[in-house]
Amino acid sequence: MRSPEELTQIFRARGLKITPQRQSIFRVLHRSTVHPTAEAVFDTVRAEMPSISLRTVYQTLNDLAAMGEIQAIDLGTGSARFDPHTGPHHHLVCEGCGRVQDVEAEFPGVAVPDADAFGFTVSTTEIVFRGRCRECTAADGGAPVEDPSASSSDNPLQEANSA
Amino acid sequence: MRSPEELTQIFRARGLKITPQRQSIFRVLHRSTVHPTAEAVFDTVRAEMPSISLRTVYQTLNDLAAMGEIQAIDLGTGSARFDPHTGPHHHLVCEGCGRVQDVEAEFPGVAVPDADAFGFTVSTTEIVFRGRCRECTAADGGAPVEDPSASSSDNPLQEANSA
DNA sequence: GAATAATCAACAATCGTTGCAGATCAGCAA
DNA sequence: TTGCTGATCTGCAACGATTGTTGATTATTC
Repeated sequence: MRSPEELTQIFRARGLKITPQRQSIFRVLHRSTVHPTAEAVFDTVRAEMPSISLRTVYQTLNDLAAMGEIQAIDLGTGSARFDPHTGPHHHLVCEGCGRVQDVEAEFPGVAVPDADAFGFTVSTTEIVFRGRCRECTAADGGAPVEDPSASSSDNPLQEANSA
Repeated sequence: MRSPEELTQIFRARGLKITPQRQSIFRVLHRSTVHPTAEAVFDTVRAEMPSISLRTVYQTLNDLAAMGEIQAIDLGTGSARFDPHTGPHHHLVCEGCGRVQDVEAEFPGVAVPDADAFGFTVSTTEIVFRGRCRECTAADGGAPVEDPSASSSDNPLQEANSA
């Protein structure tokens, strides 16, 4: 993830205007250690700019994704998530709380056995590991985690665990 | 995918009634070589039973998914798809037309490097290969494929290619 | 044949996301 | 500094996929 300053330069270079809304979104993304949803970004930005609209957040996130600065990912958790990490990597998804974590490893052996026979041209390979994070596993002992939006953290942009 | 007869037995064993609607859906799923959306199943069933409602199709698909006879998958193509193949396998997704194909291979080397360190318990590993199918690659030469719902086949349950 | 599950129809509602129209503002030139 | 102008922002309406509801009707099963 580039710094807010770098993103500002990139926007400027493209003739896009630098608005406080955009700068705030840049900062929030830069600080984020998870893969926030648009809603999560919205909530955080709103803390310092109550007038911002969800529409603007979507707009800016889509702009950033279009220019390859972030990556929009759909992991079947209901809403799209925006990944500040644009390099090749994979994901770990908690089925309890919906949290998404990057997996940096590369898996060179993974390829479609008969891609040519299918006439299929593979451009990307995504691996999604699903399971339960530490907190949700712990919670399983007591009350099951039912609401995926219910995180033990108040901050939608930080991990619930402080690791 | 079990045969319509087997599914009928299973439903009966659970005390569920065997209706013409359900049987028709069983047959359609059994015949399907792709991963149909609810809408696609609906369209096909409607050909032989014009009075069926989309609601009933969703209901039955969800019932089947709940009892593990089919698998609901979300591959980011806009709507859920229902996979009659419930064993471990992976997917090939065409970014042009949205078609989904099974990949039977197993990849034993694929595991999260530090799952334990994360405190993460991995239950499933899904690999999604994205790219373009033969038809969409061919179409790329001429007019780009813009509408994911526009398949070259009239039958939403069969592959566009006759392989 | 009775009991009751399943279906249908017609909506309304949900959720994430996008389209639109009008108000506002960033950036530039004078 | 001021004024201009198109880019941007906002608020709301609308979308598509899916689910809930309700009441009437149908049909499976015993």
